[in-house]
Amino acid sequence: MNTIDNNLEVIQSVSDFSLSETLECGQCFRFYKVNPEEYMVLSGEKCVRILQKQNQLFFYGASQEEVEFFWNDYFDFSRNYGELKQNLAEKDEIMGEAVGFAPGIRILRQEFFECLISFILSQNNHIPRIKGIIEKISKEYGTPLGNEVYGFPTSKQLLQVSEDDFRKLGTGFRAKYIVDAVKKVEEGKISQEDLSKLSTEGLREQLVTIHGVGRKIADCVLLFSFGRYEVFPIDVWVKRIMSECYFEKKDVPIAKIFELAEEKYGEYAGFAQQYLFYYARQKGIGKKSR
DNA sequence: ATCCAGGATCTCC
DNA sequence: GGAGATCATGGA
Repeated sequence: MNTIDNNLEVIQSVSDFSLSETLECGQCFRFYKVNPEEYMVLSGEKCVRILQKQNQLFFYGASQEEVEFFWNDYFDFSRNYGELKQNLAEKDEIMGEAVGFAPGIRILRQEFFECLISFILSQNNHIPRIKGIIEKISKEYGTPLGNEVYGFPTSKQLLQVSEDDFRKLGTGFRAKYIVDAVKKVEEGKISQEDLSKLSTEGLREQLVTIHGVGRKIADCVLLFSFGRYEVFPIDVWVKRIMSECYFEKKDVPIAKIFELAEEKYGEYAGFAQQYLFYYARQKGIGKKSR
């Protein structure tokens, strides 16, 4: 139940949630840390400041309606993560450790176009750099939201932006990929509404028609934007931890890992992936020491 | 300074 | 069809 005061503060109680873990676990890129328990969060052209005190969330700068109908959905608050995590943790020891390591992670429901472009930028790139490039693109082409904060540009706002313009913002070789993605979205070849009616396989098939979008990026969009929670994106970190912990060696064929993930985690594979990814990355599992 | 990054594509066989 | 090189950039 929500309450609202004169300062447009919406208060809400939550469980199985950590604002910092959910934001910092690598699934999204548009947030600013005010302090360890307070963040400015952006999604598309929406922005809100959130303070977490234990199981209490304080939203600032968003109406009660926006919190109820947008941010609740964004943070996936209606799902019972207690049950989900217990189910996963019982599968095996590694999964139990990964869930226990960051039990406050929830899978965000991200805005489609922003998610697509963000993960195109993510290829062969570092997370801090990805964030920086996205911020530059937003400042340059996005809608001002006040307080020096900018919305992520719509496909329309990026339609006239050239490959060279994107390169100037540090996108490197990914510039042409973004141009193609923008073009396909604006032409209606890639439409969120049409795609959402497709099966996961059919949807993936459409996403990879974008130049520069392969299986991994498509899977991230499927999981983080379309809510296809059975999808298991495999990046270098997930490959490392799966190879090391489940196969006890380095170079396991990706197909084998997909097979195991589906068999073991099934409809929860996407959640499993995020706990594993964050755990592996923070612990440096599989990374060769220097 | 050198390495590497939430990969995908191109090129060769 | 599978392995290997290549791609831009800058944070670590």
